Amino acid sequence: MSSKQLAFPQSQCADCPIRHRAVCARCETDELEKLEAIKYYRSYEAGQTIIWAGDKMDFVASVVHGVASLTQTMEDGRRQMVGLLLPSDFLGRPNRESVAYDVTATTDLQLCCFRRVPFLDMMDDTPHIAQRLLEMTLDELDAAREWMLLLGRKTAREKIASFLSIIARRDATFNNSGHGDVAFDLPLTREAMADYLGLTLETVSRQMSGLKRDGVIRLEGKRHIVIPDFDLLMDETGDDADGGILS
Amino acid sequence: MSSKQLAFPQSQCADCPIRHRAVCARCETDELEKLEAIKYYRSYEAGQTIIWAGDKMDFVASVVHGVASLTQTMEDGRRQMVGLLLPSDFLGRPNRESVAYDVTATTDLQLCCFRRVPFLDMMDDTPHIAQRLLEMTLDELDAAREWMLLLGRKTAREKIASFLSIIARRDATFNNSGHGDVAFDLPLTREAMADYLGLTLETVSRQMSGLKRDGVIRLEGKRHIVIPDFDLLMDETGDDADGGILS
DNA sequence: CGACGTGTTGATTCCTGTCAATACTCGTGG
DNA sequence: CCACGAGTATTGACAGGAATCAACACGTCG
Repeated sequence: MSSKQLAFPQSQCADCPIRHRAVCARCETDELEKLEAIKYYRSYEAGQTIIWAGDKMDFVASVVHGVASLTQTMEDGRRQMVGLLLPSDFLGRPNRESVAYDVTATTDLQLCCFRRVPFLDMMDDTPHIAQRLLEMTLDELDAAREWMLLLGRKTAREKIASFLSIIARRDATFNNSGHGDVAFDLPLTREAMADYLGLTLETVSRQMSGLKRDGVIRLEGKRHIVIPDFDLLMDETGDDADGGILS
Repeated sequence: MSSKQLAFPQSQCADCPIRHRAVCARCETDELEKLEAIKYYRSYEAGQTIIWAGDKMDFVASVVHGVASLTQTMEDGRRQMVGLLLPSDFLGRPNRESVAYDVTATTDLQLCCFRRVPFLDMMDDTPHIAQRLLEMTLDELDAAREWMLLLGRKTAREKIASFLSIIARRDATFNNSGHGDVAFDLPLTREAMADYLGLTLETVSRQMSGLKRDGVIRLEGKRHIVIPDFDLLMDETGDDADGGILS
């Protein structure tokens, strides 16, 4: 583990890439100034653990760059990812001292942090923050429920296709080309994908090969995915049509 | 489907069985009066569908008596329960017009309802409601994440044991005997349990028989469960010890 | 009584997990 | 420069757990 320097820019809120999607999205300029005054940045390398389950967590944060994951581990080592935090997602529970899951930096990661107690105080004063946090939490709950359907009822192939479509969609909201091939880099190893999907990494690998063989995806290198026809991928997810933002 | 009369009592908020656990838990007496003014009760028989996925939902509600479930259905009929609402749980998204899941009365059910828009207005005026709703939503998110571990990584036997311990625990918070055998009625059919656990009803039945054969549970009739030794059941859940409120 | 809903149990299939071998990439160090 | 090892990924052989298909038991209600 080389200790390279992580060089993420540290922007002012007004220039922040997640300004309009994160927990601060609804804040007016005066509210934003108050947040600006108490925020601070932290960076982590891919693979680093941010906090262990049960540890005290004295801050909350927004993901600015990169991907973080929440995982639960059973005694015998079985692991299940229970949260995948992409840029603008919120990390932490304002009124809980400790966390219930391991939090890991899946890629190089930059967080915009707030000490927990000052943030809690701000929530009382600035309803826009609490409102936005409620909205985001409800969205996460909806996402968790989609995820439960995936884990409980979908086949391995459907799980992979669903996962790819989720990543493609979330990616598209930031990097919106609009038409033509959809292409993106996987932010997860095969093992992390397995943890996300409730599979083994061998099954993930096999199903990826299967989708490639059938022309649903193209693999350029191990991580770069090209989707020649998004509808074709959607057909493999098991979801009913037109559930998509894309397409 | 007989149209028997459901005779749930309609209490004043002060006497309400869920007064201190529901979304109104933090309300002061004056805030409670405002809620009291706009609340109304609805009752449903076991099996009735309350709303279909995609339908417009013009109210939000607290479960007062009984059990409701949220389920997602795939085109080919595969179903996954994604929410199990017990007394005091909250139903609906204040700032969403429609619901994403089928909502069904699993047992005879009484809801304490509020029309959505007036409730939304009240949330702005009474921070205690919004605060409590955020807290409850975060708790639900935690529960959903436990559930994801169950769906993704547990064996059929562990799923059943986990489910029984969850029901026993939630039941105990209302009907707290404190010691001796833990006993309760299952609020779900075998099929609904299967939908909850991501199994088939046959597997549910087999595993129930297995736990009975091994003395972990006793079955009195089809629905009444007696747990002679709660620790024995916990050993079967796959969770690490001391995660429990009971024990 | 017969129909229906609910639940149990058996026989068989098959999808995914397990165990194992191999390939590829990237640093490190001789 | 190449050998070596660690980390990541692919593929094969095989086993096992849960799904599927099917028969049957029990209680309730018309």
